[in-house]
Amino acid sequence: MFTYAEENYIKTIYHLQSQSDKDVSTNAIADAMDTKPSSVTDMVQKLAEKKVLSYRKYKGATLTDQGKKIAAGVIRKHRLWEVFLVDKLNFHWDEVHDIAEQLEHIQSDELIIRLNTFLGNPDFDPHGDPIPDENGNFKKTEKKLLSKLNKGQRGVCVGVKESSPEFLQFLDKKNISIGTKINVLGKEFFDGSMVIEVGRDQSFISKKIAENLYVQTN
Amino acid sequence: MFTYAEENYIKTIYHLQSQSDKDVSTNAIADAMDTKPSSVTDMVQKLAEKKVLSYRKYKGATLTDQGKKIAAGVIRKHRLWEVFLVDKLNFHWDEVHDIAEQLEHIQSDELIIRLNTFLGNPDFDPHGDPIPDENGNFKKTEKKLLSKLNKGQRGVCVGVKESSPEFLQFLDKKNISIGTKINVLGKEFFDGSMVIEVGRDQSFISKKIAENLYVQTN
DNA sequence: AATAAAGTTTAGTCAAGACTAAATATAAAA
DNA sequence: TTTTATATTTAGTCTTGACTAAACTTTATT
Repeated sequence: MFTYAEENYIKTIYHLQSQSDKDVSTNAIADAMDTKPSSVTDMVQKLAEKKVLSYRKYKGATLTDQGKKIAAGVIRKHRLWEVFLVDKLNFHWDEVHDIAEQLEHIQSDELIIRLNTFLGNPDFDPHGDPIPDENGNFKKTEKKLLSKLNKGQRGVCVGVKESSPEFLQFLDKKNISIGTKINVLGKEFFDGSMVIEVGRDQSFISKKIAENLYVQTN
Repeated sequence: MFTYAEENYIKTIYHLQSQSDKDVSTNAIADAMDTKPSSVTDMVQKLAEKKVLSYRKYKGATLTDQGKKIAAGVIRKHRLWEVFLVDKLNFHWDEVHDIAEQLEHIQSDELIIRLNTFLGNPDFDPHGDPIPDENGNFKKTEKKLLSKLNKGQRGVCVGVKESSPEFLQFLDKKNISIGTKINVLGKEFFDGSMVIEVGRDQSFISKKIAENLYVQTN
């Protein structure tokens, strides 16, 4: 078993490494966890001994397969609890993170099995992030154009088709960037324009915009 | 705020002091928490500084009003989570204690408010123990031990004094659970054993069993 | 290539919460 | 009431996970 602190490190490293693919640096971890680099070094060395990650001095860390599995388990718990909080307790999706951060460390396999069933085997959390399965596998999803989505569908912005400064500046103004979650509130059949939810804001976007934005559903 | 460990001490002391009314001894706490007396002394002194309890060397500890309120809060959380586990996740009443032991430390007032509503404002946990309200007040109930009943008296099972899995499983075997109607068909003066009617069945139960089962008569 | 800057690690501390062993206080027994 | 047993506390140690300050590596700059 792993401690609360260890689980948090593993989870953070997982997220960081899935963002860039390179070895995760000490400073990046320290930043993400709001702690000091020296503390990170200590913990990373300990986790390396436990075979959770591989680590070379000054070079950074990468999770082993075992480490990834542990991370996926914690993320699974986190996201299932978020679904519970939103679907069952009627929390708003921006209120659940801190509570799920605590709940994700509750130790009981049976609890998670039953919670999952109770929630109806959800595939995504309230933010649209995928919930890994019991074996730690994330459902692979391919990106598609935002314009392909219909009313009610959600997606995460994963790229742009056109990358002109004008377009990117437009996206900035709308607070859309890589990783931004988009919820299609409405779609006009006639001209392909959409009303989307980005964070707390709603935006009207034209078909042309929607045809230049890649999103990942599922 | 109080740490996980502090909350556990406070809760344990609360339970011990509600059992005997006298100052709670260091050894009693150590026993109940499966720890060493010296560790208890340390913690009790720390909690005394925090005004959670009053403590005199070699004399024992008693919770202050503030301490009792904290204890009630933890107990409230514990019991609400037990209701959740049994009512919503279909756990059996002898499986929920360890999980609730973890969940009771989750920090979020709003969570508990919503959980309570979600569960329909329950007054009792799956073992029949009362759930204190938001202000830490326990609802008083006139339950008595089954062993106090005499031949011919009837009662409804409302709780258990001991809630070990072994005892709960024994009760299951006898088809006794919260809400079960019990009719005392006979009582042996000599050893306190009883013959009771449960549904259509008759059971013979020893004094020890009868002394760990709460019933409500009326 | 030499030096400065940034990033990382090491060494030494600290607090929480546990422990052991020894000292001390209270309770029970002679 | 003295002695013995039991309960409790103190002193000192350990582990976890954090920290600071100093040393050391790597990367960037001139």
